[in-house]
Parts: sequence; structure tokens; C-alpha cells
Amino acid sequence: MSASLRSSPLALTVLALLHHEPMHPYAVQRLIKQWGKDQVVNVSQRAGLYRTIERLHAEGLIAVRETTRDPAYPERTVYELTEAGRRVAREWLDQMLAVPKQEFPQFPAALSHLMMIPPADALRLLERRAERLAETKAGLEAALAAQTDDLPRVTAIESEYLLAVTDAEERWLRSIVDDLRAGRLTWPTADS
Amino acid sequence: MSASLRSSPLALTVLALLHHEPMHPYAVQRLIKQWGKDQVVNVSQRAGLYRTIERLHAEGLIAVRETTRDPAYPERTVYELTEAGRRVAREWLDQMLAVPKQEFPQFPAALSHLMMIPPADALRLLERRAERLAETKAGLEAALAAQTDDLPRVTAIESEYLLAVTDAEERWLRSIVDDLRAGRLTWPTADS
DNA sequence: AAGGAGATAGTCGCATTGCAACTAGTGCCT
DNA sequence: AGGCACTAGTTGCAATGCGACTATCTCCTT
Repeated sequence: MSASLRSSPLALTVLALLHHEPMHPYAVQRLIKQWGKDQVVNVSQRAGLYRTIERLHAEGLIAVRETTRDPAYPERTVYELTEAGRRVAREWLDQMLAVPKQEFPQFPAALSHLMMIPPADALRLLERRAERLAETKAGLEAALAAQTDDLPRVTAIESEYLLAVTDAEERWLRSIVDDLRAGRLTWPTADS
Repeated sequence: MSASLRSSPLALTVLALLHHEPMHPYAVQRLIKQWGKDQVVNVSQRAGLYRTIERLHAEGLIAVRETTRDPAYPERTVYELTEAGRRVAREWLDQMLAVPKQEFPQFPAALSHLMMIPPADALRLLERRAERLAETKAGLEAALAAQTDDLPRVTAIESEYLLAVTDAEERWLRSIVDDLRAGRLTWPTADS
């Protein structure tokens, strides 16, 4: 009954936060945002959050601890992690950390059809991308600089990772842009 | 009628291949594999391919050119790109190249909960990942070395990109593993 | 005190994707 | 003739992405 469940960033995060402390769905969302984890977990569309929690509950990985009935708010169901949940969270985490999963991001797919457009257009578009990445990097650097000192380094390790790969992508883009500008990289274009 | 359609790696690739030459669905799949684009486009599960083609057809981005009726094979519908398809392909490509899209890969999400497990376990898991990435890199390097000379460099540009970011990820992992081994990176673990 | 903006809290529906199973024919090997 | 792998396509379900919608509450303005 628990083996059927697939892992996902959101599901793992829900388990991790409930591991920390029992709470209700909206508190999960707030915590994710407060701790800056919304960079790596898509919680902006709450539909997914409630559906994920429902699913975890149905599979017995989390359980209802209590239902507080504040007159003001709609009912708040506080969930806690079950023993099965603890086990599955650890299994998921091990798997997600150790085994790189084939995912299919948009950019490399688009890149693979670069030859469809003239080199001059490619230059312009990739330069724009490099600039956006520079902004992203600045944001990550600011986030990293903002939180050091009191919290241990591990709490922001995913930002370090994102910074490292974003930096690599930007460097690569700059080198391609240079090659395009210098004419070292070019190709014939069938139609305009 | 065409504005409603969302882009995807697979949809873009179908349009790009039909731009090159009209063909039937299975030929699309074969070409993707032959050209090594299956690294960046998920075509291993054919369901997606047929559904995508249906969708593109319904939106008028591709049209039926002919239906060959080979006695041996099931019916083969040959599709071609329409004018609208050509325009939309270009729009998608521009967008996907210039604007980095927020995606949520598994690894950074898992990384953000690294503190749940003891540093010694983290060391072991991240080391395993680094080894798998090294294998991936070797594959990419082999693919790049295999095809140069006759084909222009742009035909394998997405492999160059993948190599660059995979290399960055591996380097980062090695540095973290070093820090873990040296005790420069550590944290208290609540439960075993 | 009325009105509106914005945050809080949650739901619904649809299009798309991922994944696995299933059919069916064809060529090859033994 | 039987078994196996490859080719070619279909079906169904679970999960995800995305947008729209409902309500309430709080704070600020006028």
C-alpha cells in the first residue's frame, strides 16, 4: 500500500516538514516560503499541495493529529508523520540524492534545434538568456549572503548547488555568444 | 485557435523534424533516436508522441500530406508542417531559448532536506551520485567525439551544454564530498 | 463607518505528462 | 513450428501544471 506511491519534490518536502513538526496544510506552504524552499519546490499553485497531502494521507504516510475549529478560519486539519511516512521519506531521499533522474528541461531541447534559426538571431536570444541568468545568480547570491552566521551551512546547501550550475550555464552561454559573435560558430540557414 | 497551445520539448521537436521533411509518426521517433536527440526529448514512451502529433494536428500546426497504405504495415499517415506551424515553432523556439523557465528537478529539492540524514550517510549518497554523473559525462564525451568532422558543430550543441552543466554538477558534488569527509561541513542530526 | 486592496485558505476543472500494460505483425534463430 | 526480439500503435490511470473561482479577514483610506 505504500510501495505504490511515487516520490516528488513536493511530497518529500511535506514529509520533511511534518517530520520537523505536525502542522496543517497552509502552515506547510508558509514554511516552504519562509525557508526559501519555494525555489526548489513548486508550491505557488496550492492545488498541488492539497492533492499531495490527500494522497500521502490515503497512503498512510501521514495521519490526522487533530482538527482545530477556529470560528474565524475554515477547519484546520493538523497532520503528523507516521512511522511508514518516516521510512518512505528516507527511502525517497536516498534515491533522489544518489541516482540522477533523467528529466527533460526545455532549454537543451530548444538548443538542439538552434540550427533552425540564423546565427545572428541565435546570438541575440542566447545573450538575452545569459542576462536573465545573471539576474537569477544575483538573487541566489543575495539569498546566500543574507542568512549565514547563525544557521548551519547545510540549511542553504541547495542554493549553493543552484548557484554552481547556474553559473556554469551562464559561462557556457557567454562562450557560445563569443563564438557566435566572432564567427567561430556558424551554420547555413535553409530559409530566412 | 493556435494561441491556446502550450509548448513542450516534444512538440517543438516534432515541428522541427517536419520542418526538415514531411514524415509519419514513427519516422519522427526513429529520427529523434538516430540524431541522438532522445537525450533531450522524451520519446521512449511513444504514447506521448502520438498524442502530441494529434494535438498539433487538431490545432492546425501540422497537416496530413498523404496516407500510404502498405499491405504489411498499419496505415502510415504522413504529416507536413503548415504555415501556422512554422510560425509557432519559431515563437516557441525564441521563447524557450531566451527565457529560462522555472522547473523543479528532483535533486535540488532532495538536497534541501539533506539535514534530515546524518552527514556520514550524505557523504555516501552524494559520492554515489558523483560516480553516476561521471558515467553520464563519459557518454556525452563519447557522443561528441564520435560525430565531429563532417557535421557542423551546431548539430551537437545541446551535448556541449549538457556536458558543461553535468561537469559543473560533478565538480560541485566532489567539493561537497571533500568538505563532508574533512568535517568542514557537518550538522547535528535529531534522530539516528 | 463604508469601501477597497491585499493576504489568507481552500477548491475545481482541464490539458498535459509520465508510466506501464497490452495488442499485433514481422523477421530471425533453432 | 516455437520462441524471441523488434516494430508500430493504442489504452488507461495517476500525477502535474496552470488558471480560475469562492470566501473570509485585516488593514488602510476616505
